[in-house]
Amino acid sequence: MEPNTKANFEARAKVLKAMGNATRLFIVNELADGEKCVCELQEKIGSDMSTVSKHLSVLREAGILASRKNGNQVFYSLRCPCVLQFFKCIESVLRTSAQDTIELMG
Amino acid sequence: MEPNTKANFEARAKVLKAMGNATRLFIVNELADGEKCVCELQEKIGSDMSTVSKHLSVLREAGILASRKNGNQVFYSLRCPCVLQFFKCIESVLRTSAQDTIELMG
DNA sequence: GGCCTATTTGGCTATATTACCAAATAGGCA
DNA sequence: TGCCTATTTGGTAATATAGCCAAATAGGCC
Repeated sequence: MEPNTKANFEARAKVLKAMGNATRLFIVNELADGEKCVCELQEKIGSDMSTVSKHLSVLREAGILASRKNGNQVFYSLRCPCVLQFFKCIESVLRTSAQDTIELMG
Repeated sequence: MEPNTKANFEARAKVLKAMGNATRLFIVNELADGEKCVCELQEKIGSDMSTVSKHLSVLREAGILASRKNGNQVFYSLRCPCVLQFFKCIESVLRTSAQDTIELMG
């Protein structure tokens, strides 16, 4: 693979990699209907606040989230809501896998 | 996060995680116009054949690729071409990031 | 300033990932 | 059978990730 091509795919992969984690994908899904602050997300996720904060950093670094400070709270939101469309395709990948498994058994 | 919810997001994250690697994303892109055998992909990627084979396993395990044996060759193909639509959204994430960087400088 | 709350950062450990090499497996053919 | 090619599997080392705790930072308010 050419260095240039490799760099291009690495940049693109970074976005998918950021979403390729259960907690981070949950966060993306939570932000579907608007921004939320770290403490709201932390409460739903149930991990340490520092863990949630680090996940949010990964998503922001990947360009998926934007952050906005208000008082001593930080609100995160989706920067490109098109990422929500990924869910539909992922469902069909999972569904197809499940279907194949059933056919193997039958 | 409830155990059930967590398991659901883990299953979905697995698909994205599989694509969240430059080499594997390259493979997905290469298969956009039809199946290819391992050696064809290996030649374009340039890594060890065993490395390519393992990447293909990851993609197949995630449900993204199907494999078909023909003689002593194995052909891989996209099982749900909808994953190709991810690229467009990723472009817009990257474009938005780049735009923000420019605005910060200006 | 001092205190409280929200968030981030640093340090650490356990686990996972990626790459290569070497060896094993499987198919085709003499 | 033996050999060649294509692919997978096992082993190993370097690096990356995810979680927690403790400490640092930053804003609001007395």
